[in-house]
Amino acid sequence: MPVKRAAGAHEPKRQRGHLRVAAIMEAGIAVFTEKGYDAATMTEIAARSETAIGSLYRFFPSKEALADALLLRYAEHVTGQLDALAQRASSMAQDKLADELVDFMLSLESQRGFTVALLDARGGSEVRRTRFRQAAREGLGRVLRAAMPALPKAKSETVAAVLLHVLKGLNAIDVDKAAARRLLQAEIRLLVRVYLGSAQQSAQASR
Amino acid sequence: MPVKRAAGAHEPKRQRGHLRVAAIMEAGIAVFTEKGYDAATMTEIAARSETAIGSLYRFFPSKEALADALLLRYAEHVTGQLDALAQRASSMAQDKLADELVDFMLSLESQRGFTVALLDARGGSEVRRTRFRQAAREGLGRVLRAAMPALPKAKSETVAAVLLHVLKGLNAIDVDKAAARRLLQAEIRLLVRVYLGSAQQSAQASR
Amino acid sequence: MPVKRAAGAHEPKRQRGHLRVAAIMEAGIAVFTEKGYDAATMTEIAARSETAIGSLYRFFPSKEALADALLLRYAEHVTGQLDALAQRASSMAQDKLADELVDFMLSLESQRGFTVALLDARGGSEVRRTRFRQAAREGLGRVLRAAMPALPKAKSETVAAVLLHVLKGLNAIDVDKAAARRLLQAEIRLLVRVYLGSAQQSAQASR
Amino acid sequence: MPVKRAAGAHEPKRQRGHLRVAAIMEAGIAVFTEKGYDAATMTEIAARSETAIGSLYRFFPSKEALADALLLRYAEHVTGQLDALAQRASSMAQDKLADELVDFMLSLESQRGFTVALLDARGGSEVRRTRFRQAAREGLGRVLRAAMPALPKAKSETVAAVLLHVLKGLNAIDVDKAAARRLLQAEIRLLVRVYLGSAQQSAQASR
DNA sequence: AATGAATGAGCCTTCATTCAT
DNA sequence: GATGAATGAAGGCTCATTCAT
Repeated sequence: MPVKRAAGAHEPKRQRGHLRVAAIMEAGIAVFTEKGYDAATMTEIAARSETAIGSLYRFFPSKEALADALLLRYAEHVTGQLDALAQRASSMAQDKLADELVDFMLSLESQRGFTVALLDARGGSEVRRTRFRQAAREGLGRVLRAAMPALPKAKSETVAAVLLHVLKGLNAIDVDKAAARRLLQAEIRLLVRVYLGSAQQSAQASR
Repeated sequence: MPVKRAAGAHEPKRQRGHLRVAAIMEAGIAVFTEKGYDAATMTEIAARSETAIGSLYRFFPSKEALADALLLRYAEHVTGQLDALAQRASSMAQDKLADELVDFMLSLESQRGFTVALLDARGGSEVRRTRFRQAAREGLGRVLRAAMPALPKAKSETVAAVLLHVLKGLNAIDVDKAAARRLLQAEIRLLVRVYLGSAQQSAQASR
Repeated sequence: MPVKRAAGAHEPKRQRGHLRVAAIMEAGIAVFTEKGYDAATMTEIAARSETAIGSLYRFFPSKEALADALLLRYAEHVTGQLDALAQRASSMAQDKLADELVDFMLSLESQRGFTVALLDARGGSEVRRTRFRQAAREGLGRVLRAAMPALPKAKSETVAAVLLHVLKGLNAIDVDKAAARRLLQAEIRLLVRVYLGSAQQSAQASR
Repeated sequence: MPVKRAAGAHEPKRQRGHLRVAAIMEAGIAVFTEKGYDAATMTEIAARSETAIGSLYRFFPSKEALADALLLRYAEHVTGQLDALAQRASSMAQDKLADELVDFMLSLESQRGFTVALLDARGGSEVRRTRFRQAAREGLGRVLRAAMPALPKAKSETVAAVLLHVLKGLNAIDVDKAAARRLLQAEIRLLVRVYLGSAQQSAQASR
């Protein structure tokens, strides 16, 4: 296709740009996770992604902009996953849903520390964090309402916020030994089931 | 009274010193909470406590020493409160215990963000954070074992870690409106009750 | 010429970098000499070389690194000169050798005070100073052994250390008037001749 | 004696003052020697002499004043010793004189580093150092003229300056092993003899 | 558009000196 | 006079960001 060809003249550049951006974001996640937002340096992120510091700043005009972009992409990933889960949730046994939520959270384990680095840490825009949490809570709220149609919207938002916090414990709670970590995760899995059960009950009762 | 006089001769100094230290610690909590450990500056802490930077360093020889002192004091407070609670816990209805735990955590509200700033954040000694968490978990574990003698020690440790995380949600979860905050806290109160009930059951079952 | 052009593309940078480094080193020598290692400030060295403080640190990552580099360069210069002298020393009358040593030392006059600032002073790495002295002594030892093959190695090392000290007097001894300085230098020249003669004699005697 | 008694009312204070000053000076020598002028801190000197910092400043109004006082006392000691030597020098064999000079210098060994710390180091008043050197040179000059009446005054000053420098090598030259140090000192002893001999000759020749 | 050298504000910390008690 | 807490200027060093090439 001529169109393709014609575009091709610039496509490689864009392609390269995309690769560059991807490399930067990957490096950004790694460095922010390892060092935390403040201790991370733009120089190191540039070096790890084999990008000139000037180029890094062309794509992300500030450290904060990079963090924002990272968080946005993460939010989109989380939202997407939760929405997919929401579609299946209506026809799902409650304990199954609990397990899926736990497993989904565990699948984000690689992001462990990243969340803390960019969300819980002070410094940097309050906006950034608020927006992210909002997205996650809303996504989780949609899952809950799909699974429990009886749940009023207001209640679902509160439950989502609490549930999200509980789930974050899966990756955020520090334990020294691997065995302890497994116990902990099992315990949280249990708690999520119990909590969902309790929420369901109260939803039906308030009907 | 000569005694009073004699004491008075040096009391002012000590008095002033104590006030100074108190002012610094208060300012430290405020600034660490607002900015996080890394972004907090000793200069600002000095300014807020109306202390010359040199004086600040006389009392706390490094930024880390200040954070440590803050955390230590906080840990002692928490441990003390939990131990007091443990003594009353054995003769307490379970829902009452849940409420007391929630109320205790809410009483720490003034420390909101502080925990995150100094504990969850990167930066500063890993040791500091680990030690604090250990203390809090152990204190909570003692409360649990007092309330549920049937709970095996290992299980109590896991439950304590999870329960602590849940309770932290009371202060840590960000909500925009006061009404939402009240709902949230009520929800967590409920969850704590449910969780304690579930733990109790499993403890008796495993007997 | 394309070659020239191609080279020109990067040459300016390198060129500038070299000039920058040279300016910094010159300023470093000046400031260290005037103030001594401890009292010298990186800020002043930066200012004198018209370098931004950040740039100074790009080239020399610490005050000590700068001092080390300065000393290393000086050591190489001294060693090189002494080795050149060693080659000519075997076919040289003894008084001629004495004169050459004295003249060589006087040629370092511009370094007056520098030696003291970085070598004799406290502060900064012990290693740095030790290494430099070792190099100078060994270089002078090689000159001596070339000139007096009968001199045992051990003896030559001792003589080198003493001779070096004597020669340092040429630049290190403070005198108020220019005339006094000339007298002093003539006196040391005499002493060096006498000392070399004495060393020669003892070398031949111990044969 | 009533006079003594009357004075006694204040004497203890003065006595205490003297002790205090002596303790401070001792501590000052120790700390300057160990750390060098710049790195030495008034606080440490106060602590080592068990003096309140405020009291230290009452006796010595600045760090430099303390260094000056130390140097002055040292200069007086050196001058006194040299003058005593001068009195015996006229009836002394030349080699004996050389030995006495060397031994005297070695007796100052405990001051090793002190000299460097306060004299050779840059920083602090140029005046201080100049004055000290002048005193030492003049003292040594008197010894020389006593021993060699034929030596013209101008010549004696030059020789004194050079000889002083040579003698300083006894304590100032850094060597790694004790054996090397002994060899070095023997070598310098030899050199001093040779030099004195040479000076004597030239003095008699120029008669 | 890419590059990376250059910039300089700002951080943590030290220490000579002062002065209220 | 004695004391030592208080002061704040200044030092070494880092790093986000810019801009000439």
